Amino acid sequence: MATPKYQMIADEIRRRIHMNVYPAKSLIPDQNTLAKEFGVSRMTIKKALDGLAVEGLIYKQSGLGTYVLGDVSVHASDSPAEAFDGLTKQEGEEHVSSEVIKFDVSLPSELIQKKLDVASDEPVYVIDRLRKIDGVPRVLEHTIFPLKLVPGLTREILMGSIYDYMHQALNLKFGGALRRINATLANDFDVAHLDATTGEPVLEVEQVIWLTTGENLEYSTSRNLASWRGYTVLDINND
Amino acid sequence: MATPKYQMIADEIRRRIHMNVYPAKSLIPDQNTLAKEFGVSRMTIKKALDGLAVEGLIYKQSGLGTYVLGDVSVHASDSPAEAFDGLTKQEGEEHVSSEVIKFDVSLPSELIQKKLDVASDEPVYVIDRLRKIDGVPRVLEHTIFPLKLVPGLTREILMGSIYDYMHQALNLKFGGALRRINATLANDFDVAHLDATTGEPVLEVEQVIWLTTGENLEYSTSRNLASWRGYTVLDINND
DNA sequence: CAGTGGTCTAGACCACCTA
DNA sequence: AGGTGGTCTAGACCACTGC
Repeated sequence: MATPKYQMIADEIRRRIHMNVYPAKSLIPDQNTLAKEFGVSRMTIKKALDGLAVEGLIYKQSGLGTYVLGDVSVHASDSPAEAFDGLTKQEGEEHVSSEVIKFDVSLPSELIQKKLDVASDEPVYVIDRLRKIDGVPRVLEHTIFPLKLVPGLTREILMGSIYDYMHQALNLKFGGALRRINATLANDFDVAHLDATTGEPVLEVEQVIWLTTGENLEYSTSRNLASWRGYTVLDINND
Repeated sequence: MATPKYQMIADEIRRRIHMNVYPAKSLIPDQNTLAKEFGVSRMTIKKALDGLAVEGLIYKQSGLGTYVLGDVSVHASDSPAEAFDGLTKQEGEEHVSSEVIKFDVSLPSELIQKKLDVASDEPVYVIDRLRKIDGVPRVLEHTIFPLKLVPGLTREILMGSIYDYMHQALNLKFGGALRRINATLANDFDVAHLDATTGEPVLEVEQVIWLTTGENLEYSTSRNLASWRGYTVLDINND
């Protein structure tokens, strides 16, 4: 069984919604009918529909049926940023380049000890990178990793995608992230590297990323010129 | 059956994690053992664990077992904002008051027609409110609803919680929201009402909220003094 | 190899909605 | 009352992991 049945069924129903076989704001066939059509038990149909409901594509109501809500793109032309692919994946590898401003190993400050939950004698990488899109400076990233979680980091890797290195070479899996978004003003560092103007608004994203093991992998702050970049969040209500 | 078994089991396991009966970074008993303990089938245990995995509390790996990741609070002291409860729920009713700056009915601009997917002859409410926490101006909200979705709106309701009115009096259910967060500078309107200083950073949240029926209910922008408020996002990786 | 979680079934009962 | 989705079972087979 390459891909699970419920996944294939979900894909097919998603396709039908996009193709308007199941038009928006209409009811799709009930679970028993779908179970017969796909030659599968009702539980499997339900699991497929559950996934589509989490995506916000349909809404199920007991006693009534299953509505098509339509695509998220119905609600906005803008699609949300991918959560765990860095800039490189979002913009395409060929567009992104990185300038390494700082690449140090040090002992963690108290703030970092708290954010990453590491001991005071546990060395960490401290990295400042300027990320450019098509050669234009766009994002200033200040990143801290525990050294033991990211062994063998080099300047060469930093010039490309750190996330590719973590996923492919180190086989690390991201468990989740907690992000805080703030509005700030451009500081001297932004002016020097981002081509910002003093007093210009800057969107700052502060985040902690942890692994599926529960260990904290990264604490970082990234600064984006507001005129270029916002932060988009899609929120589906599940009650 | 008041609450489903899987829900009660999930609550119990969550309690055990908080109580350190299942300590962080350890394995919890396997699904068959739990099924026997709770006198329930394994599918039910799995559904309970699935829920906890979505919350980011545990991580399951086929062939290995189920790890405790610990609480999200392990990763940050700050908890994310509640998605669909307005300010009133977040801060507590007794702390929030609202000043209605504008309360109009008009025909939608082209932007609004597009954002709310309403016809040009479909009247909408246009509302500006200044929200105060403990009497201090904190948030400027500019909100637009289609009139037909929110009948009977009055100034009195606007002074309290619109969301309570929608949920309780109108029985509307939120399907989801798409939000975009931007960094901007305080404008004259902010200076006049928010006690902002010109040139101060302002966090702007622009959002579309839709109902479980797929209809768009609200388009709004809210402006927060950055010094007071950020926006927090929790992101659990599900692959 | 034994043990884990992932998937799937066929059928059952329930709560909810519309009529 | 009849139909909907929600829950639950007892058992089966699979893929993956570690020993």
